[in-house]
Amino acid sequence: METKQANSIFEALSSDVRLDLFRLLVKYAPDGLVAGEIAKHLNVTNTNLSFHLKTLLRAGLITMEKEGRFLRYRADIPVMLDTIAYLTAECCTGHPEQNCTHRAAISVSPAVRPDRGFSG
Amino acid sequence: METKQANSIFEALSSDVRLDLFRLLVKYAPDGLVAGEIAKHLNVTNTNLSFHLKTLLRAGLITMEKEGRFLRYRADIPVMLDTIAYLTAECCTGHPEQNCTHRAAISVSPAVRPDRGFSG
DNA sequence: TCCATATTTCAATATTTTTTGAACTGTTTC
DNA sequence: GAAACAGTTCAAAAAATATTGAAATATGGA
Repeated sequence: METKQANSIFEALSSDVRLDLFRLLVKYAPDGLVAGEIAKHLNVTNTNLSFHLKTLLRAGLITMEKEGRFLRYRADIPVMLDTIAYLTAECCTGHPEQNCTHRAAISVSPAVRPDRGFSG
Repeated sequence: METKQANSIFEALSSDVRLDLFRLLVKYAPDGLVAGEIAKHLNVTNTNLSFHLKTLLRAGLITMEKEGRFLRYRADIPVMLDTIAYLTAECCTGHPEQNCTHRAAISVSPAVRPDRGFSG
């Protein structure tokens, strides 16, 4: 994952509304929710929800699909996993002579995302 | 991990300077770096570095230790792991009848943090 | 004690992000 | 095709965050 993308993802998760929103979509993965359902869960106006959805969408953390007159949103779990990998990838590599006791703590399983390269 | 803390952590990671800064400290874990060393790695003024260090410190993502006239900063790896667990904990639980193909992808190993409770 | 070093705090400014209400687009139903 | 519905876009105001330079604190060494 590129620095720029990781940055925009953490920026996207930096608002309380959007963190709640993203976690809601993670919870309702893999089917996701339509905008109206999301609005019922979170206490925000439609306009504001739309703004935050767009922010998450631009960051690439969620996807959108048209469904009649509804719009369905889903968390992009592989992107989330890549972001976690980005954060943890270089753990303790600053001192190559020491070995890192954290390295094994996070494993991003290749089985889930066979089509992507892993940095961990 | 509480919602409020997770929120402040993602807010802390939402600036490009702070994301670079935190990843630098993850890289130089577990020894960390003193402020002056950090300044050499990142291209920011002392004042600004201080501001961003304080933000990460308040969020609990890094720790600070006095060392003579230096201040040593370290990434708090367990807090980072808790945050990752917070983000991923409820994955796919919205549909209990379906089983979650992502659940196994992230494992936060208890061996690394025997003194804390795990939400994952 | 005086000076240099390491780093922080303060106050002002600049920039970015969030929120709001009103108006708009597209879809379904009658 | 008109009405109702789902959701978005727009523009303005409000709020939060980042950056800067100058001044302050605190340590270590001559």
